[in-house]
This record gives sequence, C-alpha cells and structure tokens, in this order.
Amino acid sequence: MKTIAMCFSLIQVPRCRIPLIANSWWESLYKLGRKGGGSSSYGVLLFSSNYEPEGGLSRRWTRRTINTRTGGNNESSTSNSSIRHEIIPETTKIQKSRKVGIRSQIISDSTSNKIITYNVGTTEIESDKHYADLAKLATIICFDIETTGFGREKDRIIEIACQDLRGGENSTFQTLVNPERDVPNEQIHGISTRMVNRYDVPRMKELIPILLQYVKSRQIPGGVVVLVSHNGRTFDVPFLKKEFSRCSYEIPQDWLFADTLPLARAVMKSKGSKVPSKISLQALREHYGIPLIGPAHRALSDVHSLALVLQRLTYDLKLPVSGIIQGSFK
DNA sequence: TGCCAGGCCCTCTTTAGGGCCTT
Repeated sequence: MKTIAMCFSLIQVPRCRIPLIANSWWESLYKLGRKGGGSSSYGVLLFSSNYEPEGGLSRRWTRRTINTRTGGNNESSTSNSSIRHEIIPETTKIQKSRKVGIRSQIISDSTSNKIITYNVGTTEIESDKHYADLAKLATIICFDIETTGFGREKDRIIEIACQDLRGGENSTFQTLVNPERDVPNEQIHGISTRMVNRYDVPRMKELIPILLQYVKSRQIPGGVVVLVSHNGRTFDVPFLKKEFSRCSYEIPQDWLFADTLPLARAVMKSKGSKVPSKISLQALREHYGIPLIGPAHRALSDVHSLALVLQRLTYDLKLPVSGIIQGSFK
C-alpha cells in the first residue's frame, strides 16, 4: 500500500523526480577500497555499520543485500536489491574526551600521529555503545535547499534535493517547490518565478508528505535518519523547520541533523590552515578536486558535491557514522 | 532614523567587532 501511495503522490506532482543513480557511488567506493589495498579508504568509515570504535579491528568484508524500493524497507520484495561491500580499517582508533556539557571527540590516527578535536554543540553526553548502536541502523541523507533569500521568516524554499548515501535505486529525491511568490534571486540559482509559480509545481504543504514518505522509504526500521547539509545548523535546518511549522507539520523525532561546516573547520585546522579559511561548499569541492556535476547552486548538484565532500571530510577526520551521530543535533 | 538573518568562530580577548557560511 505504501508503494501505491508513493507512486500516486509522485504522479500528482510531476516536478518531483527520483532519478536512478543505481550504485555508481557505492561502486566507486568499493573500487577505491580495493585499489588502496591498505587499511582504509575514504567513505569506508562512514558506512561501516560494523565499525568498532575502540579499535582492535580486524579487516573483513561484509556483503549484504539492500532493499532499495521506494515503497519502504518494510516490504519483503528484493527485486530491486543491490549488493553492498564494506571494509573495516585496522589502524584507526577512536578516543573520546568527556567534559560535562561539551560534546567533543578526539580522533587519533596512528599512521600519521595526527590528533584532531571535533567539538560540536553542548548537549548531554551519551555512551559510546549508544552511538555505536544508533550507527548500525542509521541512514545518512545529504540534502540541500534553494530559497528565495536568507530570511526564514520572509523567504521560502523553492527547491529541495536529497541523496541517500547508501545509493541504489530511488536514492535521490529532487523537486522544485512553488513558493507562491516572486523569486528575487534568480541570478543565484537560475530558478525563475516562472519556473516555480505553476500549478504543476507542488507547494510546500503538498510536498512535505512526499518528502516524509521518501525519507521513510530509505529508513531502516527502528533506525535514525541523519540529514546532512552544509551550514545546516544555521541555514538549511532552521529553514526546513520553519516551513514544516508553517504547514503545521513536525519534524519526525527520529530525524537528526548534521552539519559539514564544523567538520570542514576541524579538517582545515588539523591541516594547519588558518581558521576561518575558505570552507564554502564550492571551496571544499575545489580543495578535494571534486568535479561539478550540473549547474552550481542547484539543489541536486550541490547535494552530489556535498555527498563527496562528506566522504573526504570523514576520511580526513577518521570519523565513523557513530561520530557523525554524536555531532548531530535535532 | 535605522534596520532589514543569524549563528559560529577568531582576534588586536572577553564583551565586541568582523568575517564566513547558507540563498
């Protein structure tokens, strides 16, 4: 029934697209992991649900089937399944510092003797096991929004894109949004008033149920969803929350948010760069040599870049999924 | 008349200013 509902909704909203990215993203990671032949490769830590934070890791491969149907993970069909490969590094060791009220993580890399401290927010510290358990069932989704401006009160979302980093069929979601007002900043993203003020472009209140359905379809039952964005703490997330509130919806309790901006600061600091240095998404993309796919400042294009930037950042920081969750916020 | 986004981080340091990031 869920699948039917989802398809129906998407038919009603023709600007919504769920393109097929297949497993190209995962496959590239897999190749990198094999090419390196060493103890780690970027992205490996990020997706190692079997990662053991206290070290003592044995190198191993796991092979699992992932149901990638848009209709949800609860369904038994595996007709559109894909194979996922994971490799667990041996030489990375995570240590944690504990200060009341300060969430921080000291990450040491035994191969380079680098020590990086990653501080994010002030909240209650949970146990390592708690985060490790959450990581096992976590879904990481990169997302980006385009808006009519910076003001969450007066401006509106005009485009939203998401990408589930597990990849597979229906892993991405992108749509224009009808703001029911003029778009004054077309020069930034190329989205004009005429493009979005159309009857066949969904308004936010029509889109939210579809967005919720998309996220649910990617979510592992019982697991959390971590929505990652660049500068999300002060822009994307408050904007999204405001739009949900305006449409009388609430952000689901099992949604967490993570911001790549503090990760980028931590990486730059660890490399001796003066902080603040250039840590915009574009600067990070150029720093890591990531080619631009599609026009800049369009949501899906930026999400593709963000997904790759996130891989590099987590590799540089030796940050596993549990670390991302630890640095997340609600 | 002045403001018009807001949070984080750094510095010439600590209560303020400036720069960065997001569209």
